Amino acid sequence: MIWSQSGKTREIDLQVRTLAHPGRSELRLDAVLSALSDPVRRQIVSQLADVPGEQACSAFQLPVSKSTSTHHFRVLREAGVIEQHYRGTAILNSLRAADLEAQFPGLLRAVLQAAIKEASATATAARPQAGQLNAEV
Amino acid sequence: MIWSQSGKTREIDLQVRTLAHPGRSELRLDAVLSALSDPVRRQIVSQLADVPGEQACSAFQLPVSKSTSTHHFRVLREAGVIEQHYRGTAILNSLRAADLEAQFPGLLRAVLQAAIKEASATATAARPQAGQLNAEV
DNA sequence: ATCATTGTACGATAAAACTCGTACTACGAA
DNA sequence: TTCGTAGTACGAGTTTTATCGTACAATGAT
Repeated sequence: MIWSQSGKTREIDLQVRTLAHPGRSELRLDAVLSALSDPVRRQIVSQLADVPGEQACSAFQLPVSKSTSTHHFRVLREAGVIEQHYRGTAILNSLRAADLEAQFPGLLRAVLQAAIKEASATATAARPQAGQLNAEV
Repeated sequence: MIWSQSGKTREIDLQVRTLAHPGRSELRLDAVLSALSDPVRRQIVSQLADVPGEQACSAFQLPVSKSTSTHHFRVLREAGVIEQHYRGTAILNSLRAADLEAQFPGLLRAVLQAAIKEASATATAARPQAGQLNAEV
């Protein structure tokens, strides 16, 4: 199918850009654990668990460059930890909590809780109290 | 202290060889997850969970060389996942299930169950039924 | 049309991880 | 004392990973 626009013909590169995701049954423990062993990626996952709703990549204050962020989001997506889809120029991210729970029961919750614990242990006496695990697992 | 033996004096290199372990409160999520993301190491951990009692390194049929095995056991020990101590020329290994449970509740169990699930999914129709998680967590 | 915003693609680099073989140490047994 | 067993130390090779900067593409707003 060809779309004519202002005198020039264009292929349907107008179609929505899609991103590949592994199916629920294709999740690999190897990939998931590797994905979760990086602190930057755990920060992403923790924020996705804490804040309800989808969040754009730009909503994350990561301690790395933009291209490195892209890399980490891709690793999470290809491992099946997060779901990504375009909305305009932005990409909305969400946790695949249900899929993870189906394949690896208790894993995500355990990691999230452990991350909270370490975070509060590291930032000792910074704030009174915080982080109660808000994930909809 | 000097020990005299058959005419020659020797320093107390006779003292039991010790291996360094992180304390319970020193366990790092980063290190634990990294340790558990390698399939060879998960095989070790799974066997330690399945078989009761301590097991020597030589009791494991790993798909790597002897020196590589040493490497993997050390990674697990330094991450605090296993405890190792000498007994004669052998090293006895055991899971630090209680310490892991104290620091990262539910994590070890979730990983072990996930490993069992993947193993049975991979070796489909090999044996009728097996692997019910025998860890004393 | 032009422009700003979001994020990717593509190298490049540096560090970490997994692997091995060989030589070695420590211990127990013969 | 000699020997075999269990595991380590060390150096090296290969692969993966994390990181960055720059150039680019896609979209929505002006």
